[in-house]
Amino acid sequence: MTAREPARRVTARDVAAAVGCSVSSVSLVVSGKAQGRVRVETQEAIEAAIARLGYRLNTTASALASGTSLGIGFLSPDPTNPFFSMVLDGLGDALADRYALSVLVPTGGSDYDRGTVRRALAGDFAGLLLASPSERLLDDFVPTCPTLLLDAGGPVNGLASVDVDLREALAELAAHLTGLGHERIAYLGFRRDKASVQGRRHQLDRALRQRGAVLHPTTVELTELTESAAQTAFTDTWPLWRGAGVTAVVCGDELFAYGVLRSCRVLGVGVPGDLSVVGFDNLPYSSLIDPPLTSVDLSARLLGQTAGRALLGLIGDGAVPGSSRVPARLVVRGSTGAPRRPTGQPAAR
Amino acid sequence: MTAREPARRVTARDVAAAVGCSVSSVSLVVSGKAQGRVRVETQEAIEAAIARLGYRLNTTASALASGTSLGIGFLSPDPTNPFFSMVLDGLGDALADRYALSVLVPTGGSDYDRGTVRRALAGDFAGLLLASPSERLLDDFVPTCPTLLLDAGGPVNGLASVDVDLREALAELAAHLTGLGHERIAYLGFRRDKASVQGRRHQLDRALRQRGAVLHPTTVELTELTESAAQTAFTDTWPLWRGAGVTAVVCGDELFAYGVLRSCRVLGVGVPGDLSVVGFDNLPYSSLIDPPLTSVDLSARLLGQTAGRALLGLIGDGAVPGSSRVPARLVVRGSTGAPRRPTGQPAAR
DNA sequence: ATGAAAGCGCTAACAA
DNA sequence: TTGTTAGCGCTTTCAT
Repeated sequence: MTAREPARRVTARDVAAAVGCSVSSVSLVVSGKAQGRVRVETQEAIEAAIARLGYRLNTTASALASGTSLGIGFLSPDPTNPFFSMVLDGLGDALADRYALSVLVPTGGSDYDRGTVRRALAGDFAGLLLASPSERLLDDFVPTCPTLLLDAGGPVNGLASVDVDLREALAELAAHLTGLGHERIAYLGFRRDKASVQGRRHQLDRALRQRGAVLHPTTVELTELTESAAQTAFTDTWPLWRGAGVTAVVCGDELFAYGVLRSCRVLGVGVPGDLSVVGFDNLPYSSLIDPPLTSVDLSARLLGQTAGRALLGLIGDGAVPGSSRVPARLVVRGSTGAPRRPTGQPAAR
Repeated sequence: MTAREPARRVTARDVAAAVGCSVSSVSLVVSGKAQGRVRVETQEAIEAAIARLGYRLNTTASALASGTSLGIGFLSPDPTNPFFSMVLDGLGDALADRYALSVLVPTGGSDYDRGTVRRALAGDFAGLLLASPSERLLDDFVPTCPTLLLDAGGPVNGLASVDVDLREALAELAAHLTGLGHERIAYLGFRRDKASVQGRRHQLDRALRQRGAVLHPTTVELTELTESAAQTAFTDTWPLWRGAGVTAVVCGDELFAYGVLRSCRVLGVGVPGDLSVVGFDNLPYSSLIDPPLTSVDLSARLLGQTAGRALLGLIGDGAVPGSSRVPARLVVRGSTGAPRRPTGQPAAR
């Protein structure tokens, strides 16, 4: 009567013993490097034994011996935010079959900080992706593995980055709004020491100026990325903006736009008759709310895919892919239209 | 002139050499087991050297030597779906400080299959979480590490599970609808060989029967989890349902409810006057759409937290926590109300 | 074509 | 309290 051991996992040595070959041969077969180095018959015998014994490569040991890791770390301010979910999805598309995607969830708080990054650095990843990092975080960041920035507003500290190219979309937006007869436009954004976030307002401002419109100097900057914060802020600020002849408001985040729309409903402000509203992200829900939201689509999934490929390059040959840009595009929906009381020329329609 | 080597990573041996102690002591200090086994002065010297040299534990080697893994695998049909994002977030809450959360992205396709699971099993995880698995998948699933099911409709194959308890919420829903005067209610759901999904309709049916209402026999079952599929299906089926006196429709997924609402808008069906609409999930956007959606909140985040703790237990002491249930709760909003033409007693209000 | 052997960096007995 | 030692399972020379 043999004592049943607690199901020891099958190792390459077991396979080798069963076949009557060495572990080296097993290793070669498993890693697909057997071509011309292991006799075909031996290969077949090994493969048969693997199937029969139920052998699975111990990835930990493999990683240690070969000095290569198998994980990619993904850091984002909020895994719950659809934008980052979609980036993650695209990322998985590009590299999930070769690497394990580790999502680092920020420990308490609305954004990830040095502590979270430290945890990530302890993870021995093959590569690291920092999504929408704050500038302050990057200041003293020292990479310990190929690291790529996403939506950081451009390369920082010599780290490659993948970003959204807003130029065309914002030019389109400016043309769209001014074409409808809007001349005074307000901005309600996110207060963050992030170049990517600040860039939105600046680039919009420039695009508008080129078309003779102007961004109202009173820009609301929220510190909390929620719909209700935006609703409150808009309710407070709207009298000022209305008094200044503002007929359109652009929101630096889609959630803010939702809040503004709700506030409009409560205040009885007609959208788009009294006010046109524009968001940033084009979440899947923006076509469902009422009125459907005009939005700048940040191409989150494509962004993730692009980042995945770039990271693959970084890890593979260490070739720094510089920084790539994925174009955003404007999606026009019912929340924008001609202002009811155009200040300049009368609106068509 | 010394040749600059390519920045070899600092190892425990380097630290030991710098301090003049053995690697064992370093290991003990790093793993926090030095209490009473290493002299305090030595500990301090080691810590100083670690900081000075920038030593970081090689988690791969550590895992190999100690035989413990550091990763938790998370499998979900669609990482983009807010429900699973929120589950993941809760999961991270419970165990991100001790484990690395690996998200396995399904390779092409709307749900994860054996191939994805195989990849997961190759990952040498300390634990595995399968969210909303299909039954067919579980049929021949052989766990290789502590595995927990989430939203599987109960334990399967001896695997522990964490589930949503719908009973109370559905009883409330039945009371809510019948109380408003609804007697004929339709169901539009997701076709999946998943107990958790099928259970929704069955339990609702039972709850309604207890209150004298009835689920219309024509149940629409979609195979695609999108808003537009629901819109099309509802547009096709509404004449039939209306003819049968249906005054409320319950949707097995929130996205479906969005599609139904849109269809109603197009068809000119008044919500909730002509038709009350109910969803499942209570996504954050459901309070923003028009009219705001009444929904059964599945407590996704709490579900994730509960699962995280259960998995911790499974990994830790191997104690199978059986299966736990997290109660859902009904959130009533504007999309439900008294039917305009009550078939039975006249509705109040 | 094949296998013996030397690590990868760490942990955990065990000896001192 | 400390150091020595033997692995963990695999990869990778390097002989044969």
